[in-house]
Amino acid sequence: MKISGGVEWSLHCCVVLSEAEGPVPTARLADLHGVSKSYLAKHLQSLARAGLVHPTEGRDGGYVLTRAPGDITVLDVVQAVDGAAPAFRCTEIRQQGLLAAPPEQCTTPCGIAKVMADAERAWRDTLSGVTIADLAATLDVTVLKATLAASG
Amino acid sequence: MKISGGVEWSLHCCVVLSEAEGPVPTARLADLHGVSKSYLAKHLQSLARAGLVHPTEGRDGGYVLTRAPGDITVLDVVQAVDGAAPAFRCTEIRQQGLLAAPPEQCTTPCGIAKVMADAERAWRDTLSGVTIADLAATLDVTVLKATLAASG
DNA sequence: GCGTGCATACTCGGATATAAGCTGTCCGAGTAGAGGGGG
DNA sequence: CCCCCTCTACTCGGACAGCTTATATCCGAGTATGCACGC
Repeated sequence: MKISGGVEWSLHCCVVLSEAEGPVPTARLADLHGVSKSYLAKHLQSLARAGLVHPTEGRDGGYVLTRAPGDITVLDVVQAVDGAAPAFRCTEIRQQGLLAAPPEQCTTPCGIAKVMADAERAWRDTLSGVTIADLAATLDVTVLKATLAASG
Repeated sequence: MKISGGVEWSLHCCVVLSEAEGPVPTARLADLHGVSKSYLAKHLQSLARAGLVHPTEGRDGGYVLTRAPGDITVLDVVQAVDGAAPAFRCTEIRQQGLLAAPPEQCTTPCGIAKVMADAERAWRDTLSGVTIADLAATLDVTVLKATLAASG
Protein backbone atom coordinates (compact mmCIF):
# COMPACT_ATOMS: atom_id res chain seq x y z
CA MET A 1 0.00 0.00 0.00
CA LYS A 2 1.38 3.36 -0.97
CA ILE A 3 -0.08 6.83 -1.25
CA SER A 4 0.90 8.94 -4.22
CA GLY A 5 3.55 11.51 -3.40
CA GLY A 6 1.44 14.13 -5.12
CA VAL A 7 -0.93 14.04 -2.17
CA GLU A 8 1.63 15.75 0.05
CA TRP A 9 2.28 18.43 -2.55
CA SER A 10 -1.42 19.03 -3.07
CA LEU A 11 -2.11 19.40 0.63
CA HIS A 12 0.69 21.93 1.06
CA CYS A 13 -0.60 23.84 -1.96
CA CYS A 14 -4.11 23.95 -0.52
CA VAL A 15 -2.75 25.41 2.70
CA VAL A 16 -0.92 28.11 0.74
CA LEU A 17 -4.03 28.84 -1.34
CA SER A 18 -6.05 29.19 1.85
CA GLU A 19 -3.82 32.06 2.95
CA ALA A 20 -3.38 33.69 -0.45
CA GLU A 21 -5.30 36.81 -1.39
CA GLY A 22 -5.75 36.12 -5.10
CA PRO A 23 -5.01 33.42 -7.67
CA VAL A 24 -1.65 31.65 -7.40
CA PRO A 25 -0.19 30.13 -10.58
CA THR A 26 1.34 26.68 -10.79
CA ALA A 27 4.88 27.98 -11.27
CA ARG A 28 4.58 30.01 -8.08
CA LEU A 29 3.35 27.08 -6.03
CA ALA A 30 6.18 24.95 -7.39
CA ASP A 31 8.81 27.53 -6.48
CA LEU A 32 7.36 28.00 -3.02
CA HIS A 33 7.75 24.31 -2.27
CA GLY A 34 10.80 23.56 -4.38
CA VAL A 35 9.14 20.89 -6.49
CA SER A 36 8.73 20.21 -10.19
CA LYS A 37 6.33 22.64 -11.83
CA SER A 38 5.30 20.29 -14.62
CA TYR A 39 4.46 17.45 -12.31
CA LEU A 40 2.72 19.65 -9.78
CA ALA A 41 0.51 20.93 -12.60
CA LYS A 42 -0.76 17.40 -13.10
CA HIS A 43 -2.00 17.16 -9.53
CA LEU A 44 -3.50 20.64 -9.53
CA GLN A 45 -5.52 19.55 -12.54
CA SER A 46 -6.84 16.68 -10.46
CA LEU A 47 -7.86 19.11 -7.75
CA ALA A 48 -9.60 21.22 -10.36
CA ARG A 49 -11.45 18.20 -11.77
CA ALA A 50 -12.61 17.36 -8.27
CA GLY A 51 -13.97 20.90 -7.88
CA LEU A 52 -11.71 21.83 -4.98
CA VAL A 53 -9.88 24.61 -6.78
CA HIS A 54 -10.91 26.89 -9.61
CA PRO A 55 -8.46 27.81 -12.37
CA THR A 56 -8.21 31.33 -13.76
CA GLU A 57 -6.62 31.63 -17.17
CA GLY A 58 -4.66 34.39 -18.79
CA ARG A 59 -2.24 36.80 -17.25
CA ASP A 60 -2.32 37.12 -13.43
CA GLY A 61 -4.28 33.89 -13.42
CA GLY A 62 -3.82 30.87 -11.22
CA TYR A 63 -5.73 28.66 -8.82
CA VAL A 64 -8.16 29.69 -6.08
CA LEU A 65 -9.96 27.56 -3.55
CA THR A 66 -13.61 27.12 -4.45
CA ARG A 67 -14.70 26.72 -0.83
CA ALA A 68 -13.71 28.07 2.54
CA PRO A 69 -10.63 26.30 3.99
CA GLY A 70 -12.78 25.04 6.83
CA ASP A 71 -15.05 23.29 4.35
CA ILE A 72 -12.29 21.34 2.60
CA THR A 73 -11.17 18.22 4.41
CA VAL A 74 -7.91 16.36 4.00
CA LEU A 75 -9.93 13.44 2.69
CA ASP A 76 -11.26 15.60 -0.14
CA VAL A 77 -7.73 16.36 -1.29
CA VAL A 78 -6.50 12.79 -0.89
CA GLN A 79 -9.38 11.37 -2.88
CA ALA A 80 -9.05 14.03 -5.55
CA VAL A 81 -5.41 13.20 -6.19
CA ASP A 82 -5.25 9.52 -5.34
CA GLY A 83 -8.72 8.50 -6.46
CA ALA A 84 -11.79 7.58 -4.48
CA ALA A 85 -11.67 3.87 -5.26
CA PRO A 86 -11.33 1.64 -2.19
CA ALA A 87 -7.83 0.29 -1.62
CA PHE A 88 -9.11 -3.23 -1.09
CA ARG A 89 -11.30 -4.82 -3.70
CA CYS A 90 -12.91 -8.17 -2.88
CA THR A 91 -12.73 -10.54 -5.85
CA GLU A 92 -15.17 -12.99 -4.26
CA ILE A 93 -12.78 -15.89 -4.38
CA ARG A 94 -15.00 -17.59 -1.83
CA GLN A 95 -17.22 -18.42 -4.82
CA GLN A 96 -14.35 -19.93 -6.79
CA GLY A 97 -12.24 -23.04 -6.58
CA LEU A 98 -13.00 -26.35 -4.90
CA LEU A 99 -14.55 -24.90 -1.77
CA ALA A 100 -16.78 -22.44 -3.60
CA ALA A 101 -19.60 -21.37 -1.32
CA PRO A 102 -23.13 -21.62 -2.70
CA PRO A 103 -24.56 -18.26 -3.84
CA GLU A 104 -27.28 -18.32 -1.16
CA GLN A 105 -24.55 -18.05 1.49
CA CYS A 106 -23.05 -15.00 -0.20
CA THR A 107 -25.85 -12.58 0.53
CA THR A 108 -23.79 -11.03 3.30
CA PRO A 109 -20.43 -9.54 2.39
CA CYS A 110 -17.33 -11.65 2.86
CA GLY A 111 -15.88 -11.27 6.35
CA ILE A 112 -12.53 -10.27 4.95
CA ALA A 113 -14.08 -7.59 2.77
CA LYS A 114 -16.02 -6.33 5.76
CA VAL A 115 -12.94 -5.88 7.95
CA MET A 116 -11.09 -4.13 5.17
CA ALA A 117 -14.02 -1.82 4.54
CA ASP A 118 -14.26 -1.01 8.24
CA ALA A 119 -10.56 -0.19 8.36
CA GLU A 120 -10.79 2.08 5.36
CA ARG A 121 -13.81 3.78 6.86
CA ALA A 122 -11.85 4.49 10.03
CA TRP A 123 -9.04 5.84 7.87
CA ARG A 124 -11.35 8.11 5.93
CA ASP A 125 -13.12 9.29 9.08
CA THR A 126 -9.83 10.46 10.52
CA LEU A 127 -8.90 12.30 7.34
CA SER A 128 -12.31 13.90 7.02
CA GLY A 129 -12.04 15.21 10.57
CA VAL A 130 -9.28 17.64 9.67
CA THR A 131 -9.69 20.59 7.32
CA ILE A 132 -7.27 22.78 5.42
CA ALA A 133 -8.02 25.51 7.95
CA ASP A 134 -6.91 23.20 10.73
CA LEU A 135 -3.63 22.53 8.94
CA ALA A 136 -3.03 26.23 8.39
CA ALA A 137 -3.62 26.87 12.08
CA THR A 138 -0.80 24.54 13.08
CA LEU A 139 1.93 26.53 11.39
CA ASP A 140 3.20 30.07 11.57
CA VAL A 141 1.41 31.91 8.79
CA THR A 142 3.50 35.06 9.28
CA VAL A 143 6.35 33.86 7.12
CA LEU A 144 3.89 32.42 4.62
CA LYS A 145 1.99 35.66 4.18
CA ALA A 146 5.20 37.69 3.92
CA THR A 147 6.56 35.39 1.24
CA LEU A 148 3.29 35.46 -0.62
CA ALA A 149 3.25 39.27 -0.52
CA ALA A 150 6.76 39.44 -1.97
CA SER A 151 6.54 39.69 -5.74
CA GLY A 152 9.60 37.59 -6.54
CA MET B 1 -3.66 3.95 -2.78
CA LYS B 2 -4.05 0.31 -3.54
CA ILE B 3 -3.62 -2.87 -1.53
CA SER B 4 -1.89 -5.81 -3.17
CA GLY B 5 -4.33 -8.43 -4.42
CA GLY B 6 -2.23 -11.07 -2.71
CA VAL B 7 -3.53 -9.86 0.63
CA GLU B 8 -6.97 -11.28 -0.08
CA TRP B 9 -5.53 -14.62 -1.14
CA SER B 10 -3.31 -14.78 1.92
CA LEU B 11 -6.16 -14.06 4.31
CA HIS B 12 -8.34 -16.76 2.79
CA CYS B 13 -5.43 -19.19 2.98
CA CYS B 14 -4.89 -18.40 6.65
CA VAL B 15 -8.55 -19.14 7.36
CA VAL B 16 -8.22 -22.49 5.62
CA LEU B 17 -5.02 -23.28 7.49
CA SER B 18 -6.74 -22.48 10.77
CA GLU B 19 -9.25 -25.25 10.11
CA ALA B 20 -6.85 -27.77 8.59
CA GLU B 21 -5.57 -30.71 10.61
CA GLY B 22 -2.11 -31.01 9.09
CA PRO B 23 0.14 -29.22 6.58
CA VAL B 24 -1.51 -27.94 3.40
CA PRO B 25 0.70 -27.56 0.29
CA THR B 26 0.62 -24.54 -1.99
CA ALA B 27 -0.98 -26.43 -4.87
CA ARG B 28 -3.86 -27.47 -2.63
CA LEU B 29 -4.50 -23.96 -1.40
CA ALA B 30 -4.44 -22.69 -4.97
CA ASP B 31 -6.97 -25.29 -6.12
CA LEU B 32 -9.24 -24.61 -3.16
CA HIS B 33 -9.48 -20.95 -4.12
CA GLY B 34 -9.11 -21.23 -7.87
CA VAL B 35 -6.06 -19.00 -8.13
CA SER B 36 -2.61 -19.27 -9.67
CA LYS B 37 -0.39 -21.65 -7.74
CA SER B 38 2.88 -20.01 -8.75
CA TYR B 39 1.79 -16.57 -7.71
CA LEU B 40 0.20 -17.74 -4.49
CA ALA B 41 3.49 -19.41 -3.59
CA LYS B 42 5.14 -16.01 -3.62
CA HIS B 43 2.77 -14.65 -1.01
CA LEU B 44 2.97 -17.75 1.16
CA GLN B 45 6.71 -17.21 1.20
CA SER B 46 6.08 -13.73 2.53
CA LEU B 47 3.91 -15.17 5.27
CA ALA B 48 6.67 -17.63 6.10
CA ARG B 49 9.29 -14.86 6.23
CA ALA B 50 7.04 -12.95 8.61
CA GLY B 51 6.83 -16.00 10.85
CA LEU B 52 3.07 -16.47 10.50
CA VAL B 53 3.26 -19.87 8.84
CA HIS B 54 5.82 -22.64 9.00
CA PRO B 55 6.79 -24.62 5.89
CA THR B 56 7.27 -28.39 5.94
CA GLU B 57 9.30 -29.81 3.10
CA GLY B 58 9.20 -33.15 1.43
CA ARG B 59 6.27 -35.37 0.67
CA ASP B 60 3.06 -34.65 2.58
CA GLY B 61 4.56 -31.28 3.42
CA GLY B 62 2.96 -27.87 3.27
CA TYR B 63 2.22 -24.87 5.43
CA VAL B 64 0.99 -24.76 9.02
CA LEU B 65 0.08 -21.78 11.16
CA THR B 66 2.77 -21.08 13.74
CA ARG B 67 0.33 -19.57 16.21
CA ALA B 68 -3.25 -20.09 17.28
CA PRO B 69 -5.76 -18.49 14.87
CA GLY B 70 -6.87 -16.22 17.70
CA ASP B 71 -3.34 -14.86 18.02
CA ILE B 72 -2.98 -13.88 14.35
CA THR B 73 -4.58 -10.58 13.42
CA VAL B 74 -5.58 -9.41 10.00
CA LEU B 75 -2.99 -6.66 10.34
CA ASP B 76 -0.27 -9.29 10.74
CA VAL B 77 -1.20 -10.83 7.40
CA VAL B 78 -1.59 -7.50 5.61
CA GLN B 79 1.78 -6.26 6.78
CA ALA B 80 3.46 -9.57 5.98
CA VAL B 81 2.28 -9.46 2.38
CA ASP B 82 2.08 -5.76 1.66
CA GLY B 83 4.94 -4.56 3.84
CA ALA B 84 4.94 -2.67 7.11
CA ALA B 85 6.11 0.64 5.66
CA PRO B 86 3.70 3.53 6.16
CA ALA B 87 1.66 4.45 3.11
CA PHE B 88 2.39 8.13 3.51
CA ARG B 89 5.94 9.31 3.75
CA CYS B 90 6.57 12.96 4.60
CA THR B 91 9.34 14.42 2.45
CA GLU B 92 9.59 17.55 4.58
CA ILE B 93 8.91 19.92 1.74
CA ARG B 94 8.13 22.55 4.35
CA GLN B 95 11.91 22.90 4.63
CA GLN B 96 12.34 23.38 0.89
CA GLY B 97 11.56 26.10 -1.63
CA LEU B 98 10.98 29.79 -1.09
CA LEU B 99 8.91 29.45 2.06
CA ALA B 100 11.24 27.00 3.74
CA ALA B 101 10.60 26.98 7.46
CA PRO B 102 13.61 27.43 9.74
CA PRO B 103 14.78 24.15 11.32
CA GLU B 104 13.92 25.33 14.83
CA GLN B 105 10.26 25.32 13.82
CA CYS B 106 10.48 21.76 12.59
CA THR B 107 10.94 20.06 15.94
CA THR B 108 7.30 18.99 15.89
CA PRO B 109 6.11 16.81 13.02
CA CYS B 110 4.44 18.46 10.06
CA GLY B 111 0.70 18.78 10.55
CA ILE B 112 0.01 16.95 7.33
CA ALA B 113 2.24 14.06 8.33
CA LYS B 114 0.50 13.93 11.70
CA VAL B 115 -2.97 13.60 10.21
CA MET B 116 -1.82 10.93 7.82
CA ALA B 117 -0.13 9.02 10.62
CA ASP B 118 -3.28 9.25 12.75
CA ALA B 119 -5.39 7.93 9.90
CA GLU B 120 -3.07 5.01 9.30
CA ARG B 121 -3.05 4.25 12.99
CA ALA B 122 -6.85 4.10 12.99
CA TRP B 123 -6.68 1.82 9.96
CA ARG B 124 -4.20 -0.52 11.62
CA ASP B 125 -6.13 -0.53 14.88
CA THR B 126 -9.22 -1.77 13.06
CA LEU B 127 -7.28 -4.50 11.30
CA SER B 128 -5.53 -5.60 14.47
CA GLY B 129 -8.88 -5.95 16.21
CA VAL B 130 -9.89 -8.91 14.09
CA THR B 131 -8.16 -12.28 14.13
CA ILE B 132 -8.12 -15.24 11.78
CA ALA B 133 -10.31 -17.07 14.28
CA ASP B 134 -12.89 -14.28 14.01
CA LEU B 135 -12.92 -14.61 10.24
CA ALA B 136 -13.35 -18.36 10.42
CA ALA B 137 -16.28 -17.91 12.80
CA THR B 138 -18.18 -15.84 10.25
CA LEU B 139 -18.44 -18.59 7.68
CA ASP B 140 -19.78 -22.11 7.61
CA VAL B 141 -16.80 -24.32 8.33
CA THR B 142 -18.77 -27.51 7.62
CA VAL B 143 -18.20 -27.36 3.87
CA LEU B 144 -14.63 -26.27 4.42
CA LYS B 145 -13.78 -29.20 6.69
CA ALA B 146 -15.51 -31.67 4.39
CA THR B 147 -13.58 -30.41 1.38
CA LEU B 148 -10.34 -30.48 3.33
CA ALA B 149 -11.00 -34.05 4.38
CA ALA B 150 -11.57 -35.13 0.79
CA SER B 151 -8.32 -36.33 -0.69
CA GLY B 152 -8.83 -35.03 -4.18
C1' DG C 1 10.81 -60.39 11.04
C1' DC C 2 13.67 -56.25 11.37
C1' DG C 3 16.91 -52.67 10.13
C1' DT C 4 19.18 -50.19 6.46
C1' DG C 5 19.88 -48.00 2.10
C1' DC C 6 18.06 -46.09 -2.02
C1' DA C 7 15.02 -44.35 -5.47
C1' DT C 8 11.20 -41.44 -6.01
C1' DA C 9 7.96 -38.05 -5.94
C1' DC C 10 6.73 -34.23 -3.74
C1' DT C 11 7.71 -29.90 -1.31
C1' DC C 12 9.51 -25.08 -0.90
C1' DG C 13 12.61 -21.28 -2.54
C1' DG C 14 14.50 -17.96 -5.43
C1' DA C 15 15.55 -16.14 -10.15
C1' DT C 16 13.26 -14.65 -14.27
C1' DA C 17 9.73 -12.20 -17.98
C1' DT C 18 5.55 -9.23 -18.51
C1' DA C 19 2.20 -5.52 -17.50
C1' DA C 20 0.57 -1.62 -15.02
C1' DG C 21 0.84 2.60 -12.56
C1' DC C 22 3.40 6.41 -10.69
C1' DT C 23 6.89 9.95 -11.79
C1' DG C 24 8.55 13.48 -14.60
C1' DT C 25 8.53 16.43 -18.87
C1' DC C 26 7.10 18.79 -22.88
C1' DC C 27 4.45 21.64 -26.14
C1' DG C 28 -0.04 23.63 -27.88
C1' DA C 29 -4.82 26.10 -27.22
C1' DG C 30 -6.94 29.81 -25.00
C1' DT C 31 -7.34 34.13 -22.41
C1' DA C 32 -6.85 38.40 -19.58
C1' DG C 33 -4.24 42.40 -19.44
C1' DA C 34 -1.32 46.26 -21.37
C1' DG C 35 -0.20 49.42 -24.83
C1' DG C 36 -0.91 52.08 -29.01
C1' DG C 37 -3.87 54.34 -32.25
C1' DG C 38 -8.02 56.64 -33.59
C1' DG C 39 -12.15 59.38 -32.64
C1' DC D 1 -9.59 62.71 -22.78
C1' DC D 2 -11.92 58.31 -23.77
C1' DC D 3 -12.79 54.08 -26.39
C1' DC D 4 -11.38 50.31 -29.27
C1' DC D 5 -8.29 47.19 -31.39
C1' DT D 6 -4.28 44.46 -31.45
C1' DC D 7 -0.52 42.35 -29.62
C1' DT D 8 1.90 40.10 -26.21
C1' DA D 9 2.87 37.38 -22.46
C1' DC D 10 1.14 34.42 -19.39
C1' DT D 11 -2.09 30.83 -17.92
C1' DC D 12 -4.01 26.08 -17.94
C1' DG D 13 -4.78 21.56 -20.32
C1' DG D 14 -3.71 17.34 -22.27
C1' DA D 15 -0.32 14.28 -24.82
C1' DC D 16 4.29 12.03 -24.46
C1' DA D 17 8.74 9.16 -22.33
C1' DG D 18 11.27 6.86 -18.10
C1' DC D 19 11.22 4.15 -14.19
C1' DT D 20 9.76 1.71 -10.07
C1' DT D 21 6.46 -1.58 -8.43
C1' DA D 22 3.08 -5.29 -8.79
C1' DT D 23 1.75 -9.43 -11.43
C1' DA D 24 2.51 -13.96 -13.25
C1' DT D 25 5.53 -17.85 -14.31
C1' DC D 26 9.17 -21.18 -14.43
C1' DC D 27 12.82 -24.38 -12.99
C1' DG D 28 16.24 -26.02 -9.48
C1' DA D 29 17.70 -27.47 -4.44
C1' DG D 30 16.28 -30.13 -0.62
C1' DT D 31 13.66 -33.57 2.03
C1' DA D 32 10.31 -37.03 4.09
C1' DT D 33 8.08 -41.05 2.52
C1' DG D 34 7.68 -45.77 0.67
C1' DC D 35 9.82 -49.80 -1.02
C1' DA D 36 13.36 -53.22 -1.92
C1' DC D 37 17.15 -55.55 -0.26
C1' DG D 38 20.17 -57.72 3.01
C1' DC D 39 20.80 -59.61 7.64
